[in-house]
Amino acid sequence: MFPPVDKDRGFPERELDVLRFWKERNVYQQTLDARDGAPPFVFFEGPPTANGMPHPGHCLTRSIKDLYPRYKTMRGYRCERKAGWDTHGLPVEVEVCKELGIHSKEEIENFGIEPFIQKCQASVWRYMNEWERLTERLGFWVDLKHAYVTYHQSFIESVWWSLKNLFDRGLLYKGHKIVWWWAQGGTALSSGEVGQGYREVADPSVFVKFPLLDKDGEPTDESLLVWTTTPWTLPSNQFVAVNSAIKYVTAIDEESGEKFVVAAELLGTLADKTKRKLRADTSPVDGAGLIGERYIPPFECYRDKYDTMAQLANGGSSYTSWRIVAADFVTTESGTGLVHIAPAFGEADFEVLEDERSQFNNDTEPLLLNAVGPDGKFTDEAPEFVRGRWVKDCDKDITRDLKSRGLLFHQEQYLHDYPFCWRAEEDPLIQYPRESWFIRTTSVKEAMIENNSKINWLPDHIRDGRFGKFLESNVDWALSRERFWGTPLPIWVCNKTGKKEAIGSYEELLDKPGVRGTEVWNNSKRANPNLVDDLRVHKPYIDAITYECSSTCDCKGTGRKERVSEVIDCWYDSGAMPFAQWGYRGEEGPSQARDRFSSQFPADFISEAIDQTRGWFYSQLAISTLLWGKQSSHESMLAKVVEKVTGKDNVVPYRETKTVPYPHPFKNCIVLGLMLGEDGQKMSKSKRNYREPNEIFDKYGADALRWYFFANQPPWTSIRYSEQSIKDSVPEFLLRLWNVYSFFTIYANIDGFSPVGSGNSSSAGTPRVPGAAPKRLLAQRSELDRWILSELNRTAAIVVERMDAYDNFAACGAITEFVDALSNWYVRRSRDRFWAADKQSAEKLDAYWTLYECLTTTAQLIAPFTPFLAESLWQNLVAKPLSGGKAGGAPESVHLCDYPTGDASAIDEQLSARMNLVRHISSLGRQARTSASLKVRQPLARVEVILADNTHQKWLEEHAAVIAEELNVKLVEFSDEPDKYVEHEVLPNFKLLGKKLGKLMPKIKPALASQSGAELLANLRDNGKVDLVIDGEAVQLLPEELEIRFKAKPGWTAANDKGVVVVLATEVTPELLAEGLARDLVRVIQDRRKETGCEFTDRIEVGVVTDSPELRAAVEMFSEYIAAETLAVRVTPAPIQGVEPVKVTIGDYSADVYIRVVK
RNA sequence: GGGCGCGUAGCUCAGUUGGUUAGAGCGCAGCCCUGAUAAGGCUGAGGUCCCAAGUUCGAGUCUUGGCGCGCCCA
Repeated sequence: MFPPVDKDRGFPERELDVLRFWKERNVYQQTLDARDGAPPFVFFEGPPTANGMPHPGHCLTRSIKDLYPRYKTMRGYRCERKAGWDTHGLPVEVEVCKELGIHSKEEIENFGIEPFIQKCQASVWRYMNEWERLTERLGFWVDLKHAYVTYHQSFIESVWWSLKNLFDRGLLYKGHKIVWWWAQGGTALSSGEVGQGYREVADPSVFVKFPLLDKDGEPTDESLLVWTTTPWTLPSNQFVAVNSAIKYVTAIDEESGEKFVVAAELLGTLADKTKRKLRADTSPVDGAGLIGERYIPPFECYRDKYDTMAQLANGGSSYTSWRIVAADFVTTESGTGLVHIAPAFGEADFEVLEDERSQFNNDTEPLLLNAVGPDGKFTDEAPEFVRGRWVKDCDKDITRDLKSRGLLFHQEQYLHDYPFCWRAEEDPLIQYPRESWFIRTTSVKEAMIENNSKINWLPDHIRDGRFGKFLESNVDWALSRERFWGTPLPIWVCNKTGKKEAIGSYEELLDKPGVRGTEVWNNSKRANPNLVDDLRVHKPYIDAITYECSSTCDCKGTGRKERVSEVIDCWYDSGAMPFAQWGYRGEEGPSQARDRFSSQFPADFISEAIDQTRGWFYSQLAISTLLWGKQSSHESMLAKVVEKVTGKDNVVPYRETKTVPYPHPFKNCIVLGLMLGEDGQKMSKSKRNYREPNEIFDKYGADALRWYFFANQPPWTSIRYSEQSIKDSVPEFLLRLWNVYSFFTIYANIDGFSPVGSGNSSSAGTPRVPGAAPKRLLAQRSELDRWILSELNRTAAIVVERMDAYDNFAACGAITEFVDALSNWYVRRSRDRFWAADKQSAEKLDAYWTLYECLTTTAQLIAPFTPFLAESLWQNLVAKPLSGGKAGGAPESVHLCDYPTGDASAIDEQLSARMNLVRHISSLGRQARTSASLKVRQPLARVEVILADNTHQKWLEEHAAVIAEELNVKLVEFSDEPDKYVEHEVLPNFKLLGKKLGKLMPKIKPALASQSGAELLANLRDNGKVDLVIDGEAVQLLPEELEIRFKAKPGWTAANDKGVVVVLATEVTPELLAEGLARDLVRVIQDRRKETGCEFTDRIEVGVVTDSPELRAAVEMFSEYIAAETLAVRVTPAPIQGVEPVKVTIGDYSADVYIRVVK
């Protein structure tokens, strides 16, 4: 017996049963154990942050992350799934600050770093319960018990190991970064914060004269005309930039006689704007010709100190500052075509300086000129009249000073967007250089690009599109953060000489000579034994630890090493997870970590949404390429230097890691589209434009949500959250399949069908359920059975092919199509067999076996997609009836099965095509009935079927009974007189003829249409070609170059499509009418049976009382038929005593119907 | 302002190397079927394939330029 179908329970309730079952039987672990020793399929979990509530977007990523590992496990791989949590970073600090009611860094310091980071650590787990519950409820199988956590000591030490590796190879360095700086608050703002604060403001806009110098350094009578909207940056001017490709002229002011260099194109605009008479005094020259010219900066403050020559790397020498340099970003859209460069106050400006520096020898390169302090006030290096004042307040005085010295050419107001601090609206931000630690990613740029090119991105435009473009514009990774809650940067600096050293583990640190400061942690721990041990490698405890320098330090061992204050970008944490999740610290490190890492690297599969392009996707690729990619250009350079100095060949700098063939650290990556709210906007809590995941689970279930994600669109399209669509996936797919299962169970139990039996040995088409034994082999079964099993295996083959290509959307499409065929054709066409009286007839058993095989295999097919439904089916169809896992040898869970891959020998493409044709003809017949308003219950005499292609005609003729039954007609004829019903249309095959005929193409179709289809056909039949003359040119058309279509002639009740016409005989004779009435009556009686609560097997007696002679005649004529259909022992034309009749309308007639159960 | 992606039916989306009748599901309207039944089936209406120009015998598809939306970055 199969367990009866529980009609009262919904999908969500059954899912909870399944969850309990998985937990009790430890099924996830079993699936792993079952693949012990199997080839690995490596999955990396991109760590979410658990300090916010999970929303439907997270359900999407977690669903797709579950799908492929489940699939690959069933395909025979061992797929470990280690969960992970991202726990560091500013968002955590901000949450804690909110809680404490504080904002600035200073306030945090006043509160105390120690209690602050303790609060951060606790805050990280605030929503952990919700996350774990969601993960479980969604059916995401992942090892939460052994999750990696980025603040754990082993993780941090692993990160340290990697940073030490980079540092020792010269790939981690300290430099400057231009940031948006909130001077009053003393902190840098993230790009997100800056973006929030843009406002339109009017700033002064000044055109300033920079007098040119001649070759001897003497002033000339020409000036560079330079434009800026930030006069306060002028004292820190260092260069003037031109675009080498733009034309410049020397212009002369006809009134004053002054000469200016400006972009030729802007001369007119400038003259209009300033109402001066300017004319070109020279013919235009390329900007390239100006490069290297020197000028007098607008302020003298640095001039006496830095107006010096220095050695160039290539041998010559050059002035360090106040020269014209080339920059591509210079345009003629505004200004003068000459741009004032103050590298301290603009990212582009700073890059100019970096470029310049690279041309000088290291020790003589230009310094950064910066007359402004971090407080936003001018320093003592600035001109006296602005010293100590807030820079923005000085714009006017600076302009006035320039004017008084005759250097101001023009002045105006300029309206533009400028960022202000989002926490202090009146404070404008300034761009400002901060010291920062960088990873020299630019030195592995080519390697990253090569590595990227080997990754299988889905969709593939990510590779050369968003991600590829991003790599092309790579800049060094600004790693450090002047914050508190993060992985401390493991660099210790000599307090005497500034000599730096990287530390690769806590142990290494404690092993240093003369270590001090460990008591800070120890005391805290003693005072509070509950303190989480991992915190000892965090601020402030780690900062307290110092040690003695060794004799190899520049201080000769007289100084002490102290840690730098910064923590690192938490993106580095996430990008380090491929090795840090195991605590890997190199080949010399812990051996267990080494083994885990080597077997789980690189990943076969990862997936996140597209917003991770510059996040996790990049951080992983960059770190992996740095550690295991080809040698960086910087290292090669160092190697050459060392070689030069030492004279040794093949010198390679320190490098602890081996190279690993690309791609790594991941091979396949599904980039999910962003999930939008119900209104198409970004999902946000405040807008309430989505439902809580739990509501969805309770209402529709996790399978409904998962199927909606997998089957509704390719995963990379951005997906508009739609509760309706989730709801729809229930009847569209889940319920339809469930109904088939329910049908099977009801009748299998009535007939006592059991999959356990003394049946045949396994063979093609027999079930993949160990312990089940079918009666007959595939070849012995009916065509319908062979057809659906062919479809089943074909579907499995398609699904496997698509899933191996990470195309779940197409895979789901194939499954949906199969379930439709199973439900709407196989089951419907097999009903008679299921209802046959002889319980043991071979045909009946075949039907059960076939449907059983379809259902159990479908359960396996859908297992990775909708794991709950699959499990319910499996439990009820296999595990329970076969007492799974014990007697029968059938796996106790569907997830322990091997995935069906489709048995090629069971696939019959021809049968599939033929059955499709039958379905198509039936559909057309129904269409014809509809257009003639002849309902299917009314039998008709015959249909005529006309086929354009008679390949399958003979087969169809043998199967005419099926069509006759579907269409309720007495006779199906395949007409040999098509001309009677259809007219032909001969069309050109554009694809073939287009190449052959070219320009004549448009005339072919009308030429063919001008002749009768029948003639053309005859022509084609007799001569094997059609001859046409187009524009006097003879054209021969071969049969394959023509397409023959036909349609029903008017006057027939017919439907046509795709080379098939079905013509209906519409005449209704009295006999046919009577039969129709009988069928109507059957339906009425069946309804009545159901209403009165008859069991499927109850026998009844029926009375039909009517005034209509037609109806009486019909009852009389078809009483046997009616009795058989309705399980009636007799059908009489008289009332039945003691039974309330029901008044019914049958056709055009009314009647009283009595039914009574016969005991 | 730049990069990337998207724009097809009321909604959500498919649409092969360019080929002349642009599809599906939902929704809507009508009908049918009914012992799987709080299911199922059929039919219909509904399209300027965002706009414009170009390439081509032929463009939803390719090119260019707009417009709109989204994401990422300035």
